[in-house]
Amino acid sequence: MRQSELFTKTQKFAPKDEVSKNAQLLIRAGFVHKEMAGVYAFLPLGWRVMNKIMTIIREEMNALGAQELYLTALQRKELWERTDRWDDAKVDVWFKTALKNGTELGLGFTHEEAMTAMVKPFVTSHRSLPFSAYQFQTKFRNETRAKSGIMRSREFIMKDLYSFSRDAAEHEKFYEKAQAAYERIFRRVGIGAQTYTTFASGGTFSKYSHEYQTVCDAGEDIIYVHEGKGIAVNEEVYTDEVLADLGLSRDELVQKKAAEVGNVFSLGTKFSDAYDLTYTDEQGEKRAVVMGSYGIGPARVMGVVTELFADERGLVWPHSIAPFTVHLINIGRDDDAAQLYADLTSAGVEVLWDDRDERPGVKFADADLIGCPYRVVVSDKAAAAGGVEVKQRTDETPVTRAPKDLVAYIKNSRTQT
RNA sequence: CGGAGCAUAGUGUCAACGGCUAGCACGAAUGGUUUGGGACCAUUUAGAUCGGGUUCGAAUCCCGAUGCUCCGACCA
Repeated sequence: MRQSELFTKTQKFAPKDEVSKNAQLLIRAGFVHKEMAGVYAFLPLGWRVMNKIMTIIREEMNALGAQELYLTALQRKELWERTDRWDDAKVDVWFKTALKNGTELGLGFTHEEAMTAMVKPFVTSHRSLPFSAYQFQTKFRNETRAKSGIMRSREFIMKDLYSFSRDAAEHEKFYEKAQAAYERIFRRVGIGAQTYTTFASGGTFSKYSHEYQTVCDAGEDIIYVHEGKGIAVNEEVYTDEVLADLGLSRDELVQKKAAEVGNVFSLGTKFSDAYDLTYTDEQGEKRAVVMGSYGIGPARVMGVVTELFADERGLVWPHSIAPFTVHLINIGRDDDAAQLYADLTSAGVEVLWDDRDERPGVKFADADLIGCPYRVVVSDKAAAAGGVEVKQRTDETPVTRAPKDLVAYIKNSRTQT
């Protein structure tokens, strides 16, 4: 895309009422717009990043055999009364609204109820199972205190996956596959090294749930990390009993601040019981479906990536989720740049071309702020050196390459995540 | 939800004694000169969160509302 056509502009100063690093940089670079506290809109650059993250998640969900669908944000009161989660005293994050005729509705903060109720007519015999379904859906949570920029919002997209199995063993198998998928997702978006599978409190039906916690100062959770095993324990279950159960001892664990980017839960038959979600097994016996739920917040992933990798000059995107792979800058030589832009684009490389009539310093500063993995400079100086300059965002010095070698160079030179 | 702080152009501002035309920078616009790390000159643009009150006079003092931020509580 030509930067002259991008309607957003970068800003030199961050709004003074934003303190969190992710909000400051994302707003300055034009990735997000703050609508109100805890409610952020995603602008073209930010939405591209979100889509990259969601695509990776989608690929891994599909690889699990999960089927994508789209439930509703508006939900009936009765749906929630079945599980006793309508009462504001029980759930304090509700946003509620009403129809013109007075019928109360809730704006979904999660979708276990809706999903369970929806699948009921489709689940009849053991032949209906197992299956899993997921969605990217806007969740509404009336947080008493929004904070940390896009890390804790009141309206946010969540990928939520729900699994339906015949029994505990079958569920366990899927659960483990889902865990592996989660680990792949966090590796692919570039935060694998900082993200730990973390034991957290389970529910009625399982000893533990698992959270995916990314070590990060902007996080809200305290976890105890075992570096060697690559796992962690959430503060909420950091007891001698749990440690003994997991075969860990306090002296090999390090306390860290972390942000929860995902979680996986075994639900047992809690929701199937509430909705009488049953099937007939091979013996003709009615049995309750065993469920699991699995969430990831793409925006929180984006926030964590920002917090983790940004430097004093601006954002730093991993290749896999960068809004564009190449930020092309030309100093003069418009025709050469146009040709290179066309060549790269037709070779399948995503290019943001700064074709504006700006001084070099402005273009460099913007490229650093926006944080695409590669910066390519077309100029007299580079031409005299025999080509164009290429520099990765995290490198200090550029190299010169012939334009025709660029695509291969980009494919083979990834030192960044 | 408890506590604290803040609120001046699109953005920033530890700019402004209760008093003269609300200053400066960035941005934006026009023209010109520029072109390897946020250029320069000229001209221009645009502002007191809202509602009350005190006062001859309020951006400035008081009260209330609203919004935002931070700390805490909360956080399938």
